[in-house]
Amino acid sequence: MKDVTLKQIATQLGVSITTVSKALKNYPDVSEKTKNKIIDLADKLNYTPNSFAVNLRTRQSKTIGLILPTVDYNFFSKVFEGVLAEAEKRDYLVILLRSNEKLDVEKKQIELLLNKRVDGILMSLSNETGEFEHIKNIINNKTPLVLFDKIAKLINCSKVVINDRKAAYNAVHNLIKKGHKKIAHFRGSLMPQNSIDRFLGYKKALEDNNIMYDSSLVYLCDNNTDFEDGYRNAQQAVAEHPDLDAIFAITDLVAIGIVKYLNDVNIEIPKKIAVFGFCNSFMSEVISPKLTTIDQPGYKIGKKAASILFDEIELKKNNKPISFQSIEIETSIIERGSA
Amino acid sequence: MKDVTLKQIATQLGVSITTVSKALKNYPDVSEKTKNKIIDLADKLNYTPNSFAVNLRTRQSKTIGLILPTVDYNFFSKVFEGVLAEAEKRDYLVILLRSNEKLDVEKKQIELLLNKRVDGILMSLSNETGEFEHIKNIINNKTPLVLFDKIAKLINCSKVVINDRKAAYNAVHNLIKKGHKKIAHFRGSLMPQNSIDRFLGYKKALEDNNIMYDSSLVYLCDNNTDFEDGYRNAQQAVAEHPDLDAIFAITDLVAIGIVKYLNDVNIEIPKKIAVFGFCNSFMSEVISPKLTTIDQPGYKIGKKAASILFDEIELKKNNKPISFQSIEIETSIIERGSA
DNA sequence: TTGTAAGCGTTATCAT
DNA sequence: ATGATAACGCTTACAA
Repeated sequence: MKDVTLKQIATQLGVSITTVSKALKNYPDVSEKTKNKIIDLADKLNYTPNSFAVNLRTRQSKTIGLILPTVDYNFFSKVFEGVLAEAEKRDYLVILLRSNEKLDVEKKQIELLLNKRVDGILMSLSNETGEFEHIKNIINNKTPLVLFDKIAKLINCSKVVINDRKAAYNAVHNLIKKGHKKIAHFRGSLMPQNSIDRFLGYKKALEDNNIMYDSSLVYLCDNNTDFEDGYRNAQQAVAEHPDLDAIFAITDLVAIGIVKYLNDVNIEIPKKIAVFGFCNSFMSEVISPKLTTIDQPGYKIGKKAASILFDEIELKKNNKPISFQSIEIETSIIERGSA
Repeated sequence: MKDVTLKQIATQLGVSITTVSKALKNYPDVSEKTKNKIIDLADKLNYTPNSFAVNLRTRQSKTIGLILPTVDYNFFSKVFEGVLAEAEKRDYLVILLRSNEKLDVEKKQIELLLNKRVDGILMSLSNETGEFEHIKNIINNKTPLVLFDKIAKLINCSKVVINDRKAAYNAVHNLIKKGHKKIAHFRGSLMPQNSIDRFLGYKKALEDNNIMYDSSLVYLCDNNTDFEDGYRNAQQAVAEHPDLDAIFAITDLVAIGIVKYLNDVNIEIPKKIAVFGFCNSFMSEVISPKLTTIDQPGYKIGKKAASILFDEIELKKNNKPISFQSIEIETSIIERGSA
């Protein structure tokens, strides 16, 4: 009653395994009659190809790996949904792993995925990732790789990102246009390119508007506890800069921590201090005041990254050359109550 | 430079494939000398077993499937983390799928997973799932299955749940103790057992405290848009029942929608209306007032479910009989500002 | 149109 | 201690 094989169908029907295989895969060189006979029996026996054997034979697993730094918050969930949407179209399965922002976890997971011989890997780097040997392993292994969101420019592969610098620039510019002058930036960890770029965008917007950059207005959020980082730093920033009138946060979660603190001590948002987030996560609609933020379209990013990956997998399969793409997904400002 | 096989190592060293295989797997019947020789070369060539071949031979994929109804919110992310924790211990990989609360998606995904020949399946039912043929397929297939959170009692397999009825009872009892008398329940979809159980817990708590059950105080949230469901129903409930003094919500997200609405129309929480959530998601700490809720330990649930699944996989492998377990994970009341 | 046979890379049984 | 050989279930070039 279990594990029907081509062989069983073949012997039961008195034909060869080859014929069964061909019939089931709709090869042209099988007569209608035998083909139907075979298909009928296969249906009846509930035949499904043994994917292990198919994998071995075709050297494909029809599976990709997705390594996310974290899976809790809105953005990466959306990315995952986007990836899934593309994967489903192609009957691909997705193995999901989370590095927890740790370099050594990331290394181990790449190894696991490579040993599993997934057809391709999609990943966003951990905050700790400052060396790239393990990533180059993927490339040496000839496994297609697409990096997204937290990438490293040094790695030679396709990438899907937003223009973090421009988005941050726009956010801060928007703040300045509204009359804010003393604008703090709660930045992310030092490694990831997007954290750096957002910082640079902040700085550039100040410069372009003749506001002197003041490094004491930059606070670091790198405990992977975004919400608390925001809360704690807001406390400190308010104490250190009584005339602070706006904060541009690296991410919504940090911004929400800020909002929480300001609410707790009854500092009016945005009247006294404006708060600008980054991500447009679900939660930004839920808090009071609602968060003004940058929309970072996770679903789109995941979808695009996956689509590129599948294209590369296809090219590789056909021994065609692959030329890497670097895609920039558009972001936009979502104006709500907090700024 | 790629895809080193046992054969290559064997010919290069002038030994048989068998010996290489044995040496690499630390069989006792290989001399130290040859063993070392083989291990050294394997290391040097960076040999990794071809998992496709291993799968085919051992009939194991070292992979499990996890089907979640949705992946956005806190609870299921936590479940996933718990599953991952157990999987890592055993060098298992996890294929993650989300049914999106749709029965037909769920069916298709089970098929995919079964065709992929995963070693086991972990799942939480979609809200639409009221028939179980597709689930029974898993069992007929002899693939170990553990259901968690949204389960169906009719399915004969191991289960990991919380006592939804008791938890809901405690929540409502807590509300009554605090003097609330007109308590609405914003319930979930009709299918899932946990939705039913929470409703029953609510009803029972009323009865035990001599409060007449009033079906007009029960509102349905089944649009899979929990937050908006909460908001909209709160609006309606307040309009229909001016003397409403508490709401027990099926889930935090619904509760947050309620809080949002009450804040918007300046109804004091919990003074005028108390709000009780369910889940203890991250967000319940973020809103104002903070949410009083039931802690539903997702990480623990995922971990336990996975651990049972791996045990069953092991038993099956050794042809030992499996006896199904039904585990109840403890919940607790988290008192915060909203009730 | 159908079938034979080789091969994918392992593991496991049985000889030597 | 080592190796020959079959088997896992499929795909595919080649023959008939």
